[in-house]
Amino acid sequence: MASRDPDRRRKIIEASRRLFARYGYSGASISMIAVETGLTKAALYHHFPNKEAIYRASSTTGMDELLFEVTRAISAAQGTAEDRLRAYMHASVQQYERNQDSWMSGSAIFWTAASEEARAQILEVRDAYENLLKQIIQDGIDTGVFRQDIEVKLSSKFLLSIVNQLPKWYRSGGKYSATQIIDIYLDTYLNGVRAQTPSTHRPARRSSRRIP
Amino acid sequence: MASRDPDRRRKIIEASRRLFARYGYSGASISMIAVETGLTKAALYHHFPNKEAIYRASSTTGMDELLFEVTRAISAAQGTAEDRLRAYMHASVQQYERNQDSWMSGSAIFWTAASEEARAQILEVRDAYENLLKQIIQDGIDTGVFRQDIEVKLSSKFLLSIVNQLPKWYRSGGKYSATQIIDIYLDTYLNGVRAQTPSTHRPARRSSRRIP
DNA sequence: AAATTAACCTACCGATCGTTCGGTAACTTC
DNA sequence: GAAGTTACCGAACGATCGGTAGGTTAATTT
Repeated sequence: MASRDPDRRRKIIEASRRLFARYGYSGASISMIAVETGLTKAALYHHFPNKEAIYRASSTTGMDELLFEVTRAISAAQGTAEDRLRAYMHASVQQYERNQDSWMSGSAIFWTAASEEARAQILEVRDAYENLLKQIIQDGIDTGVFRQDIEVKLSSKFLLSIVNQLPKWYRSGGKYSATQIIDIYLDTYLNGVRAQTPSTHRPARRSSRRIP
Repeated sequence: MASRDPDRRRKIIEASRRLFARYGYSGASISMIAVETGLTKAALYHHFPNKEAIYRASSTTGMDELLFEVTRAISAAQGTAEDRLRAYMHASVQQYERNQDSWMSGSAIFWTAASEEARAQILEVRDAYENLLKQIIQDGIDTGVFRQDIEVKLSSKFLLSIVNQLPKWYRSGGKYSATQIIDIYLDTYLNGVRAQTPSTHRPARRSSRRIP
């Protein structure tokens, strides 16, 4: 077999990832991907069976990289749950910064583009990514680093919301780096913003609500 | 003039809002909107000059309603900045629940769809919506309800991130309503989740970071 | 009653969509 | 060096895209 394939495949994936992120699934056409890669439309169909396969490949590749980097980061950070939580958040946002165009996770593209099986394939990696976070939070509760009454699911959604929205408004060159902002947000999550009063512990201001 | 217009216009806007939210700007075609409204394609062009005008109308209408409802809510809530902050968040999420399909604010659609002037038009309302939140936060700082060292811009982005991401994962019928979840998140923002220790006030765990 | 006009329709336009086909040059294997 | 495979290309496919031309209907205005 005469295979110089892997180069081309990766090139197509990177180009399409940029275009899908920028123009959406329907908005990014095969022709655009062809121009971006310097190939013809027909050549793309030598490497992928159809448009959705290109999307699926580019999408899963991004998620795979994210999962890999985050796993590596929290493994390296031995310490309290808080340390691993910070490592998780840092790795996530840095993976985004490294690959700014391809930040599609949780995006609207996903729901409009993919077939049932494609969605399942992507969601599997996404769930693994989210479960890592849930485990950290659960561990934080068990070890007494976090409050006993927080809910793991809500807390994970809370933190992922912040990470997922960051690329939508953050632009480099400002006062803080993306990592610094994530640090600030993490401290907000951990400490809150209410003005401190002399009393040691404060109840929620309203009737019967719980803290996640 | 024989004008039975307003009904039709609103019907088109509502249908297109649903379709744009679901399939994106390129993914939702004029034909789809025609079928959804029960009209023909040509009839749509009697009410709007082109596709982008339909998008612009449906997009701004949603933002206008949101801005109106939130303004009304925080005006009604006389009290501390915290009370008005809660009113802001409640009104936002309830506006979303009332009109689930059309939650496009901050969505990727926006960046791919609109022309320069359309973007400006939408961003104007969006900025007004965001500025309401910033004013509440600033007021909270000034009145001593919130910490002195938080940053208004980062805090507003923080809270909006949570509101904007909620419709992407929240499904009704679960343990909590959307409003309850927002309450929980707001308490998290205000109080933090770190386990309480005897000491009255705690420094950030790492070197020199600020709390937003 | 005549004139006007909003509110549609059918039919069609050129352009582009995703996809396929037949062919070809280059490289690898035998 | 014949056979096979990989990696492409130019050209075309039917379908659909956003948009338009021109006519019809029904209500309103004069």
